[in-house]
Amino acid sequence: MASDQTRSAILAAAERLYADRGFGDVTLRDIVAEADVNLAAVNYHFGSKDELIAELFVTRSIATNRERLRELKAAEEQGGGRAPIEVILRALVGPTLRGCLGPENQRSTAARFMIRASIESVPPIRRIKNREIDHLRKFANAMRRALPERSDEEIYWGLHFALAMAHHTIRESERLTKLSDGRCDLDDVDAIIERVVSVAATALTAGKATGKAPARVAVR
Amino acid sequence: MASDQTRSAILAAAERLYADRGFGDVTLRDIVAEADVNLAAVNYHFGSKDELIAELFVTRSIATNRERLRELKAAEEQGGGRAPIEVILRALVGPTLRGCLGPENQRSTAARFMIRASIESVPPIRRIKNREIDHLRKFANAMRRALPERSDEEIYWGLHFALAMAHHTIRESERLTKLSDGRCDLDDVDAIIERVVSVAATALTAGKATGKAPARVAVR
DNA sequence: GTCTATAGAATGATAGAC
DNA sequence: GTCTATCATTCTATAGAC
Repeated sequence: MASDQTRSAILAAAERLYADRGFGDVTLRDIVAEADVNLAAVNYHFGSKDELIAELFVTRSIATNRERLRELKAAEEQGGGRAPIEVILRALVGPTLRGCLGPENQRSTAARFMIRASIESVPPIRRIKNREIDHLRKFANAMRRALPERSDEEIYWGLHFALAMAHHTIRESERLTKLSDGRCDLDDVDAIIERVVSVAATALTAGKATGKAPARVAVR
Repeated sequence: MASDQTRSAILAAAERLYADRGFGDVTLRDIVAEADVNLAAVNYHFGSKDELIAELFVTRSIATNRERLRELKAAEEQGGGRAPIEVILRALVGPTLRGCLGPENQRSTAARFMIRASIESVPPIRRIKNREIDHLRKFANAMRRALPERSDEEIYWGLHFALAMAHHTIRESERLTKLSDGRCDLDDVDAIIERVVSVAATALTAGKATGKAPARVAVR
């Protein structure tokens, strides 16, 4: 059907333009010109500009989340229902970081689109991210099984900080390169993943397992 | 002068509306209606919608950065040109977190505006953040003085991760509250600051001071 | 210098013909 | 399923009043 062709052409053109120029600077007219379809076709196939953006984002998100859960499940099965905390954290941040950073990926349209989505965070994308909580809860549960002596509060802060480092590295990779004058290698994705995993794991396991916040430093 | 009155009314109305409803949903017409001024007054005083947003953001940013530097300078003077790493990190993330989180601050217009700016990151705000590098470099230098045995690469990653945890906590405070079912207390700002400082300091000081990345965990 | 009234260009959305 | 024509709304720009 010509329908599918038009639909796909719109999706491909939109992803490319959004990746290159961001959501704010790309109009529906830019997209239909790039895809060589009629203006009204966008609203016919997607309903609105926001729903087009949402469709692009969910497609990529689902792929990442599927890979995350695949790695988590494999690790827990191998460990008889309990995986080391580092492996769980690696399953959490690895797929996201591999999907956005790296010398080849950086140039792929999909990767640049996801970086853009991470930076600009327009309403349709925020709405989808807000539905991610159930997905994250599975990782919190796995982390609880890995560190049964840790309080829930500590588990959630560890999960939160792991995501913080991963997403902020994606969002601010350019700034970090500039700030460090190239000393921080943003192309070595595996090293970045291990760095994030290592810091998050240390935060979760260091100190006494009292379930309380880390002791405050006396200096002031 | 009536000038200042109009200008101030626009700024106040804009900050309030942006804080409440975000940048995407508030039009210049909404702002001038709220401020009870003419539409063209916005362009007269600020040039464009983007410059109005930029002015609101720089005002708040300058205040935060000034406080950051004040704390950093005080700490280094007290330590004879060298401050403990925890105090430097506290000067880096403390003012930002105190300005956005906390039970009273959360309801202040300025705080809600800065949270909004952190979440939505529209072009005029991104442009200003990109000029922050020189400011951050001062903290990198102080960190180098505190940890002379650490490589530059480690210093920059530590700085980067500290900012990651602080900003992500501001951006995703609502999600963390939901995810943790209220177990993570987002109102206790001091505890959050110490938590971020503690994790970042541990990441910077743990392990051998070889200047290399932390050893990779063997499990896979 | 400060502000008002108004026009212009561009955008997302839609109704209705084919 | 596709397209033309058109709508309402948006930001921006300017001419001229005070």
